Amino acid sequence: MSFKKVRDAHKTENTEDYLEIIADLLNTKGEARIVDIASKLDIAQATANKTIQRLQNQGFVKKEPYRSIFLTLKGQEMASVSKKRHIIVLTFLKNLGLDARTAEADAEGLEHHVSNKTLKKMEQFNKKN
Amino acid sequence: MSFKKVRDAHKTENTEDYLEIIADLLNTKGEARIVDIASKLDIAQATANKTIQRLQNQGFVKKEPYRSIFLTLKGQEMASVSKKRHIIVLTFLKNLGLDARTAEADAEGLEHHVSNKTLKKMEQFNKKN
DNA sequence: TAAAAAATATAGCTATGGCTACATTATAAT
DNA sequence: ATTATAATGTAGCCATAGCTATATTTTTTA
Repeated sequence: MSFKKVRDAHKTENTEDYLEIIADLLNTKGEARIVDIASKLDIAQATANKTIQRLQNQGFVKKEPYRSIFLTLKGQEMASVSKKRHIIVLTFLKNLGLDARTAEADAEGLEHHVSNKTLKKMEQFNKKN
Repeated sequence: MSFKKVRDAHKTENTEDYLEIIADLLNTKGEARIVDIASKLDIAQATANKTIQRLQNQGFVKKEPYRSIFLTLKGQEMASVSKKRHIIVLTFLKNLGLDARTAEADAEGLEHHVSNKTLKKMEQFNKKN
């Protein structure tokens, strides 16, 4: 059975969401702050803060106290992979016939659980449509 | 954003896995025991035991100490919905062109994050293929 | 039927990710 | 420049899901 893989995916899932959001904020706003992350994830700032500390300990992110957040190389790589996956899944769902809202919402949950093989099939499907 | 929905899905995800497995064991073996659940999920028996206690407190399951596990009505309903979803997603992945192993593995992770709208699109796709 | 093995239960530990309440620092406004 | 506000940080709580080690009960086997 493959439950173990699903559990492993869960461990990185939250990390991936944070890194994607941070990369996004850096691109659009020029800086990534705890407030914005908390707001995007719809969680308390204290929770975001705690997780950012974990991400820093794990080497995905760096920051000075009371300052904004940056991605390390490791963090950038993970964010980039996540983003690519996200776009493929999102496009796939739209091509399946789903409205943009639903496609976005479902992509958020699905992207962390799609194997590379399935991702390739989705890409093929996207090209045909 | 829809991260909140994804988090909600996570809360029920483990429950759904347990209920599906228990329903399966009841169908095939006639009874569901901690050992078998732990083995299917590839976790320690103590962990399975603890979760079964939670499921009992939440009214999904009932059991006597040192005896096997049964589903309550509530548990049966949830298991049945989960199973249907699982089959739709699994069939969909196979129809997408994936081998049985990958389809099974990915279905395990994806099934908990597919909205009803997406599920319907998958069903439509399945009918056409 | 008594002893060995298997299954279940409990205790106590870890990490994660939520929360609120409160403290501290930075920034904005008067 | 002081004060008010906003952002960040810390403390301490809860629930979940893992684990190992150990106890207890049931089942099997000799």
